[in-house]
Amino acid sequence: MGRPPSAKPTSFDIAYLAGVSQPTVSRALRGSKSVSAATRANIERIARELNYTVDKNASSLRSQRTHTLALLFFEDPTPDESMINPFFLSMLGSITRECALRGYDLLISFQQMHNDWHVAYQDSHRSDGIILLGYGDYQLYLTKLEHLVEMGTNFVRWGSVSDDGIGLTVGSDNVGAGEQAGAHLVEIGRRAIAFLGDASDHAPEFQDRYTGLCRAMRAAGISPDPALQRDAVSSEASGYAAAQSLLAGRASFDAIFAASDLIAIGAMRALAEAGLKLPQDVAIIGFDDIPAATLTSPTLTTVMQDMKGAGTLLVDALLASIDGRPVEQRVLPARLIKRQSTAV
Amino acid sequence: MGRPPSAKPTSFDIAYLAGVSQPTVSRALRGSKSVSAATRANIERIARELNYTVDKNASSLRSQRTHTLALLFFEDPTPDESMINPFFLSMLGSITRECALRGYDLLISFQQMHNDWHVAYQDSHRSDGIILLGYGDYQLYLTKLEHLVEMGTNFVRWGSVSDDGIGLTVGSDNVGAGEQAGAHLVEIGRRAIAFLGDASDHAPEFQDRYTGLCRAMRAAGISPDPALQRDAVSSEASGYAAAQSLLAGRASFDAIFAASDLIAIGAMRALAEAGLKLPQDVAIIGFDDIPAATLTSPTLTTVMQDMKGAGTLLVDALLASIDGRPVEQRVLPARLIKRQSTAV
DNA sequence: ATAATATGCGTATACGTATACCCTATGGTC
DNA sequence: GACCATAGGGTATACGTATACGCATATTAT
Repeated sequence: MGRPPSAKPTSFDIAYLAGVSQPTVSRALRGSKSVSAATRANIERIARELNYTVDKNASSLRSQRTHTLALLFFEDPTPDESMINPFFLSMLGSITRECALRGYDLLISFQQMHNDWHVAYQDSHRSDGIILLGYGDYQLYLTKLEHLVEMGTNFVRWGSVSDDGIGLTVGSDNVGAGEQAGAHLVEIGRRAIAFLGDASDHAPEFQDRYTGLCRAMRAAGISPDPALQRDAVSSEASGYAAAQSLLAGRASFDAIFAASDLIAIGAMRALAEAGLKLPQDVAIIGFDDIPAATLTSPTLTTVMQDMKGAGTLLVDALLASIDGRPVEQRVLPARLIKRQSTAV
Repeated sequence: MGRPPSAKPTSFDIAYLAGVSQPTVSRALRGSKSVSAATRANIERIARELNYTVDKNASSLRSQRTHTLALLFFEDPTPDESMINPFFLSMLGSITRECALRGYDLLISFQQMHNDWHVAYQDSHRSDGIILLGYGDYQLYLTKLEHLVEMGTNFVRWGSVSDDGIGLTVGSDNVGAGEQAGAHLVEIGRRAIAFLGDASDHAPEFQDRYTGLCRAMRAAGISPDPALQRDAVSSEASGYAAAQSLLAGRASFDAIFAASDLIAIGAMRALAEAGLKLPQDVAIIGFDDIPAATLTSPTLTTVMQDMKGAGTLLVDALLASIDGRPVEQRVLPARLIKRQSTAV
């Protein structure tokens, strides 16, 4: 049981000083109940004095648990590679916070993963599980998700809940949010409501928002006009183009519900350039409540998602899945933030 | 040399199939030149067929190199914990990209670290080095930096280059950028130029920008008026307050140079509420070129920093330091982006 | 031809921790 | 007082890789 203290302290050094064996040190520090209170206290004291920290690699190697999660972004490739959807960024904060709270480290990557990103983080024992974020081309990565399931990888993703049943999903109540937006527009007297955002199953979340809008319109006795829907991905440029296309169309409209704030902001620019007055001529609602939504003129009415709750729920669900605990799909409520763009 | 293939393949499995010893597999996959081309090719083929990946923990434990960097944020605590300075976020993209390119993983944390964050990532062998980002209270963490140096921890930080000589710093040419901004304001005929941003040594970057502004003014024969400087931290609220204080002061001004875009945006709101016309009554320049700078009205003239270069340089410098290669402090050029807020 | 190198690879072992298993002393049970 | 359970902690070993060393065989120098 010899061996004097050396450079970076190990559990052996502590054991030596405490007059016990190395395994006892390990047990004491990990809270095993087969160590007496006195011994534990002594070991903890020495550990503190030596500034001892458990070697993450050795610990992970032995226990096969890394206490690390990986966060992967799937985004449409943007011209500027360093651009990240502001919406996801605000989620980042709550995820890191939640991980820290649970004693987990967080690995992060924005890379457009090649074919075997699934291998990269789980098989090589870098992380215990994966969080997937992204608006990216949805169909394209479904097969990869299936692969993940097949390999027994633990993962959760943010998106449209219960869309395909692959793995675990956490998301906002997009349909409900769409209904709120639609109801508000109807309430302020709008009847020809356009929707900007992909309504196909390539973007389930956008589709859900459109579904909610339509539901609200029908509840008010309005029948949604398909001619007033335009595809758009979540970017200002795409919103600008979609709004121009709408303006060029024959169908008139007095309101727009955009599937994201970036789309809305692009659309507002197109409308302003066309000489339309907001919100008098066209009321507009966005989605996400990004910081810029308060800077536009008029300020943008939008749907705020519960970012803090999202981070918590994602990490929560993933850890449950890792620990083999049962876990239910959960949907987060969203809230309509009324600003000038719908104030008439 | 026995042992048949098992569940998750290890280097032993490959060795068994290739008819060589485990160390040879390790050597082959790591590119050692003491393995024949034929043997190497065979081993690589088998590894591919088995979907083999090196176990990160075992590898790190043995080699004492994690091939992982840690990114830590120091921010002023904000009411909303999940808010992150948009400026740093745009750097995040280029850092992750650079890490991936070099084969490094990236650990991330936004936590207001307690007293011993320095220990947390290096001593426990989670990462080979640390990248520090933040506008936070500068003096407050100087002692911690010294501690890092003392412990032999590898780290780089973003900030004002050559301010204190502690560790390695990468940053923009803040003085030069301040000069550009000042020169531009002088060029459009402004002479009473106010500065919003802490000019003390609590915020060396802001101080540098102020220094540059003063230098440009003096070059034009204008003597900077200390009464036109107001402290502000990088937030909209702080900028708003600073501008109000300025308006309440007796000294008149026809231009503002704000130390960050968030400050500028807050100031613009205060000016607009005071009934001033931008840029006719007051021209304004920000710093950072955050996305919102194009959304304000008028759109905001600002200084764009080289984010991509920043990420590359930070990672570059850190890796050099880790590898014991010599590394020089480097400064990145910044560029003035002229928009409506200075268009007269 | 013989000694000196180099090439290619096997043997042994270390990295630091966590856990299965075993042993000893104590206390309680009848 | 023999018997068994329990607490407390030691012994041995595994996790999967990387590297120091040694030992053949092949190559070159002399």
